[in-house]
Amino acid sequence: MTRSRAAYHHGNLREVLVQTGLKVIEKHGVAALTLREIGVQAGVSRTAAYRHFASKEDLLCAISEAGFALFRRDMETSMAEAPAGFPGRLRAMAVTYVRFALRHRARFTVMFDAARAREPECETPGEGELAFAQLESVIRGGQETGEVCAGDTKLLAELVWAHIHGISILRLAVSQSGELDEAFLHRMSNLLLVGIGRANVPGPVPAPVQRKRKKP
Amino acid sequence: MTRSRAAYHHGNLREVLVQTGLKVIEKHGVAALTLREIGVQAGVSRTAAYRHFASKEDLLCAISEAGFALFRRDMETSMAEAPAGFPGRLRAMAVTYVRFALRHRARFTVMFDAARAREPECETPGEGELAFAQLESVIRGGQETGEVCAGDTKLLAELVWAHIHGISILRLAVSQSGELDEAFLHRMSNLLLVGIGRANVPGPVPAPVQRKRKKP
DNA sequence: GCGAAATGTTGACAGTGTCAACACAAAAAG
DNA sequence: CTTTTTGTGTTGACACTGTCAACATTTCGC
Repeated sequence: MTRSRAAYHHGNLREVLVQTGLKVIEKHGVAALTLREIGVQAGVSRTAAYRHFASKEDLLCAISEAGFALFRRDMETSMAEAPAGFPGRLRAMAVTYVRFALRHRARFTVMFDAARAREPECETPGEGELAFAQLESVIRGGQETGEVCAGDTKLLAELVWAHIHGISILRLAVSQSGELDEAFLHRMSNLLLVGIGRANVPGPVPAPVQRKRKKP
Repeated sequence: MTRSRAAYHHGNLREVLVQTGLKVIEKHGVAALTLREIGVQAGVSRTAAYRHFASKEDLLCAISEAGFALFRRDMETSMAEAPAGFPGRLRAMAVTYVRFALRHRARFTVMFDAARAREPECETPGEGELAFAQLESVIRGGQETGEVCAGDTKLLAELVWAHIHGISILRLAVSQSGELDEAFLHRMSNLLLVGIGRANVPGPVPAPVQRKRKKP
């Protein structure tokens, strides 16, 4: 059967369900996302989703994936519009990341919550991995021009990702509807740029942090 | 009436419920936390919790708070055992943070999930804020010895916190039961130490990241 | 056209959070 | 010491949820 362009009973319901779910989440939060409500909003009955998804969990994963796709698109346009050099690219990426989190709060949360729950399956790269690859390539670019310290690119990218992600979460928890103030972003970018700069040579691993005093 | 030491009908049930909840979460995950189950585990009936908590949400907040208390204790002992200087203190803090997240996965997750949901009330500092204050004081110490760039201490602490938190989350998502490998921790600490070091002077805020190319 | 598969609907069930009504113990009031 | 009031735990009930089996309808392969 052809899946392309509105056909069959309802049309391509799967996509509609995902989009409807996203809308519900953004409007009333994840807690309000119920299969019944999705059905009503999509003009379809409660259990219709079970012909396209194995469970509610599965639907949430799909919603998460759709979120990541949007996220990656944002990332890509931001990359295209960013100033040429490495610092500009990294900065643009970071800003886009945090801004996305603040603009699409519920969506952002669901994205990572669902991604966390989905370990066993998921052989395909997935939109999330693709976005990460983008960051990795930026870092690699910096390494090639000598603006980033040499070493395991993936590890460095992980660190940078973690930093930006942590910032986003914190920002989400703190500022309610806040736009981003430039001073904050500047500081964040600087920490990154300096932190992974040439100066940060691996060097010998220092003595592991252990208890230096005796237990009483 | 006296609340101290096992008295009354059951003893001090409130504490028991929180601890039971923690156990259930650690054993079977957050999804398995049901008021009924807590009741059974605590030898009490399903709705007993409603004499001590307004709702399940409220109980979760209490569990989160208890988690933060444990977290802060870990932090404090780690501080006490850390080498004296600023780098050693910061490193110890970061390691303790990430290690806590990996050792108490479910607990850690619940801690921050519940903290996020609890905005309106919560006038008291809360264990989480206390832990943050500890980090802040470490940073301030670094600033006083000149090992950390001058500037808004709270902002810097936020950045550092976000970094460590992001790392923890990522580590949680990636490694299943993994212990921490020293190379990774070393890199993480270095990024922090160098990133917030003297070199990172605030300087003039650069032109905000904007679209540099025209739209086609 | 026809059987088979895909897709959507209804009824039902176990499990959940929550509340009102009740039962009892402990403290307070007399 | 008795009575009253408050704190604490239990039971019954309700609306709501995710999920499945059984049924209805549409589309596809032949």
